[in-house]
Amino acid sequence: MGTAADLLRSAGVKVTPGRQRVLDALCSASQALSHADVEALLPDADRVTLYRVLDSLVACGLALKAVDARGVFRFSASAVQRQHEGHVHFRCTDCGGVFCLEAAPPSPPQLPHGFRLAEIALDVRGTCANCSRTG
Amino acid sequence: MGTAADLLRSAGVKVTPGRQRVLDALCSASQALSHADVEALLPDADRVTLYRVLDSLVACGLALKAVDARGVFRFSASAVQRQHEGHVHFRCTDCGGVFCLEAAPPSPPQLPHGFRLAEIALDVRGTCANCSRTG
DNA sequence: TTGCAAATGCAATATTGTTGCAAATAGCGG
DNA sequence: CCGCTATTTGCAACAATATTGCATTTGCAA
Repeated sequence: MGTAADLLRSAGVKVTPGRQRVLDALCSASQALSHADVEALLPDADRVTLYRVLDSLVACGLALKAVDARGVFRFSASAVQRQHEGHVHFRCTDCGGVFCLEAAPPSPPQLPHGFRLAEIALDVRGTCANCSRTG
Repeated sequence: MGTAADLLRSAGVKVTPGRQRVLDALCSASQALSHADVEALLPDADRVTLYRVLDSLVACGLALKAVDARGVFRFSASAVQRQHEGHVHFRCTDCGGVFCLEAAPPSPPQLPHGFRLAEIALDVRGTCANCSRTG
């Protein structure tokens, strides 16, 4: 099943309480979390340990690391992020959240000779409803 | 004409030596410059003044502020940036090169209520002609 | 030329992220 | 179950990037 411990085991890293709690937080979050967000959710954890736990989750492929509009790193669970693969999505430049849009996937454009297409993504950026209101 | 002083005047801000030099640097740069980059180009300028000059150029619309992958702010002259506006880009996953495609820019999809659109980009990934041959 | 709002320079401070090192611990072999 | 070892954790110090406060200077318009 998909408990945090199982995910960690199958990713080949040691199962520690810190990693389980952080991964749980990322998985149940509705948007990418900054280090400060995680720290607020897990007040007992050490600052530096959190940075290292987050980086270790990225290193083993369980989390993704991105940068938000303020230049702050944000982390999201890869499993959650993968739900949006192939969708047309809206990326909030403020909070880093990703939202699926009800839109037809883009059709591949004409490529110059010799170019090989691997992936095509329509990337729509802006501020989501929540950030527009509070920003 | 398009001197830095003229651009500043028509943007409605005071023409100061610092702003002229920074705007010149941004206009002649081939990529977006970080604060540290600008500081290296203008070693006599005060660190804090540079931050404020850069922000003032953004505020009056002459420069754009973005964040790079390391979470560092980068600034570019708006005029330069506009050259690539609306292009469709092909990103080679092998060599990292970016190529402009001759394709119609995508049309914006319907957004949920409250969402604000800032930018829309069709991101096409694959291998370029050169890397396809040698790969 | 003069006055004033805006810009500058400097010092201090905030925020975010990293490094070094000793103590604790997960996972493994016995 | 027991101990060994590499990994992880906690703490302190540090580093990089960005912001704030305030006194002084300067652009520019009347």
